[in-house]
Formats: sequence, C-alpha cells, structure tokens
Amino acid sequence: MARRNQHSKEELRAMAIQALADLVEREGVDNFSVRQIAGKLGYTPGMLYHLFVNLDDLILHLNAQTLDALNARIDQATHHDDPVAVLKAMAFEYLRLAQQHTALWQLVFSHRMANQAPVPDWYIDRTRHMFEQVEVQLKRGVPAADEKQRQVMARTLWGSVHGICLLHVENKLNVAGDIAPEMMLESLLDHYLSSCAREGEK
Amino acid sequence: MARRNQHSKEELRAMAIQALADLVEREGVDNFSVRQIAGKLGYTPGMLYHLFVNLDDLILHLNAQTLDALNARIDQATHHDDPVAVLKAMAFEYLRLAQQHTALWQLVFSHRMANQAPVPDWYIDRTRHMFEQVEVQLKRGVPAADEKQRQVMARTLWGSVHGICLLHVENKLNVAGDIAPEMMLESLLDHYLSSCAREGEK
DNA sequence: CCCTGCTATTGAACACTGTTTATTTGTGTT
DNA sequence: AACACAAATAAACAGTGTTCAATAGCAGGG
Repeated sequence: MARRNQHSKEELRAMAIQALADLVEREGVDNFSVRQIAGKLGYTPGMLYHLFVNLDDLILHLNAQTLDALNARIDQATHHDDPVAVLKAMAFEYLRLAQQHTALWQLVFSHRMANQAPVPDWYIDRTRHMFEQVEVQLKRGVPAADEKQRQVMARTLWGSVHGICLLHVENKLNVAGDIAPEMMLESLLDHYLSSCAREGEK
Repeated sequence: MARRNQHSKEELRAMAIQALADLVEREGVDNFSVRQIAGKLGYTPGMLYHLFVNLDDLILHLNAQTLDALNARIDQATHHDDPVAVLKAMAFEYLRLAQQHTALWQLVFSHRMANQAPVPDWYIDRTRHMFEQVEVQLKRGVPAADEKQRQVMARTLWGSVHGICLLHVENKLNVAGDIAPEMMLESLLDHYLSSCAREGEK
C-alpha cells in the first residue's frame, strides 16, 4: 500500500525523532537501526529517507532536541543573584541531564559525522548558546577580566565540567573508590573561580 | 591453502594490532573493518578469531598499547622538582598524544564494550596508573590535604584535563574563535592548584 | 462516476558489517 | 609413505545503511 497520508511530513519527522529517542533511551546509544525506527512507526525503512537525508541527519535532529532541553535547564539556572551560584547551578543541571537521560546525552557528544560532513549551522548555534551563558556569568563574577581572558575561562571551565560529567557517565573513573560527581563539580568551581576572582583583585 | 606457519601466534597478534593501528590512524576512528585488517595481513577475516575472541578484544589490545604510550609519557614528566610543574607537564603530554595520534587517542576513549561486557582487569590497571601518578604529585604539592580530599582533587583535575583535550580534539569548541588548548590547561592548573594550595595553608 | 495524474510508500536489491563453522590444506612425526 | 594435527579458508548467516524502480492510494477534472 502507499499514500495513507495520515500524518503530515512534519508530524512524521517528529514521530521519527521520538521513535529514535525511545529506542536510544531503552536500548542504549549504539543499539538502534533504521529498520527498528521505521518499525516503531509502522513504516518501511526506505520511507525515512523522504523525511531525512540519512540516519546522521535524523540523529542530528534528535541531538538538537536534547541540546534544547539542556539549554532550557541552563537558562533556568540563571535566576540566582550570585554569578558563582549560577555557574554552579548550570554545572549541576548539565550533570543532572547526563544522569537522567544518559543515553541521549551520550548520543549528543559521541556522535561523529560520517564522511567528514560539516555540522550544520542550526546545530552549532545550540552548542554556542551554552558557552555564551557561561561567559555572561563570568562577566558578572570576574569583571576585572577582559574579553579574551573570559573566553579562555569559559572554555576551560566548561570543558572541565564536561570532562567530569563524561567520565562519570561512562564509568571511566570507577578505579579505586567512587567519588560523587557533584563533589568534583563543586571542587572545580570553588577553586577555579575563587582563584580567578583573586587574580582580578590584584 | 592453510598453515603457512610463517609467524607465531604472538607475532600475528602484534601484526594484527599494528594493522588496526595503521588503519585507524589513516582512515579515522570509525572507518575500519575486520576484513580490512585481515586484508592488510594477507589473511582471511575468520583467521583473526583464532587470535582474539572478537573485534572488541582486538580494539582493547590496541587501546592498551596506546595507554602504555600515554603512561610512558606521563611517567617521563615526573622528573621536574616542582609538583605543579610535573602536573602541568603531565597534562601537556596528555594533550600532545591526543594531537599527534588523534585517532588512536579517540579510540581509547570512545570505544564502548558491546553487550555490556566487563572491561578486563589488565585494561583497568592501565587507566588507574594515570590517576595514581596525579595523586602522587598532589601529595607533594598539597600536603595539607587528606587522602579523601586528594582523591577528589585528582579526579576533578584529570576529568577536567580530559574534557579540555577531548573538546579540542573533537572540534567541539570551535564556536566563535579558537583558543589554544595549551592556554586552557595552563589556566585550569594554575588557578585550581593555587586555590587548593591556599586552602591547605589555612 | 470513472479516469487520469500525482505522490507517498513499498519491496527488493546492493554492498557492506561481525561472527561461526565445516572443510581443506600444509606441515611435522611416526 | 601414511598419518595426525592444526592453521587457514570459504561460505554462510543475520544484520547494517542506502537507493530506486515499481506500486498503491488518494485528489481533482471531465
């Protein structure tokens, strides 16, 4: 049969993204296939290629959705007065999503584009948003630093937060006693930011 | 034909690991196959399963080799007097390997065991080595901290170093102007360690 | 009301993947 | 020279992403 037309193309796209999300959350980051996704929708595999250019494209759309959720949480953390408190809250939200939706979070950061295809702009925009928010808070928390210094600090800080969350989520630091990742984030932010602020005072 | 017996089983294992290494370095982390590896050796795919239990096992052996190279560089960095200088040198060696042998480095940290198979002890030992060296230097640099605090510091610090190197290697922080990763490592170590040391003095 | 045109959807094919197994082939020993 | 042993093969299996000609169903016009 063909042309049931029960759903618009846009609806189908959303359904496919959701089907992939379910599959990833249930079976893990690397346990899905085009045939499984199509099966969940009640369609044949080939049909997905009328919605997305390929599987990479579909994954990218799901990742964008995950990044939107991440950004929403991060924006939500900006309500504190103290900029250091905001950065801490942001880091904790980052960790919380990684813990609550581990597989989706892993998919965002472990997916590599095949055949060196360039990452589309609408995707890059979403990753930039995070860094910008960090820089905003650094501007408030360490006003003495100049633009360049803040860029370095933002990338250093968020690269570090990412590394701590990643090693936790991937179970790569369960060597000799487990330390709560919250403790590490606290340690990082307390010490790094206090030293940066002190340097600014001089 | 069968049984040419030109090489011992151990030789063949080493050759297979090297063939995979070449392939990964030339074609990238996710562009190799059992058939390509066997082809490079002049054998058929099935033969590899007499050397390793499966592809995961072969990858694990290559990763162990990469971790040995990493540990050798890290050990080599311990010759400085100042423990802070040692930690800096260690972080820079970590970055340098990631830059010089990007694909091999990526393979170590992006490879996930299929079917939730446990990571063998001989592999875990190699990842633990790094953390132990960091703790040794922290014991010298921040003697006031107790055992537990040092564990937190070591994991915080090395998780951060890893995150910075990872984002650099994966090109995930080329949003709005590139900052040299060396600068970030320096910023991280200077500020984090100085604050930790200051707290110890109190 | 039938028919035509359009298009959403299919199904089969393609070239590839990791893995298993019976079978063959070469070598060293009796 | 015949045998036993093991190394290596070839072929199969079930799976993968992707392409594309053929088809099935609906909408609009006569």
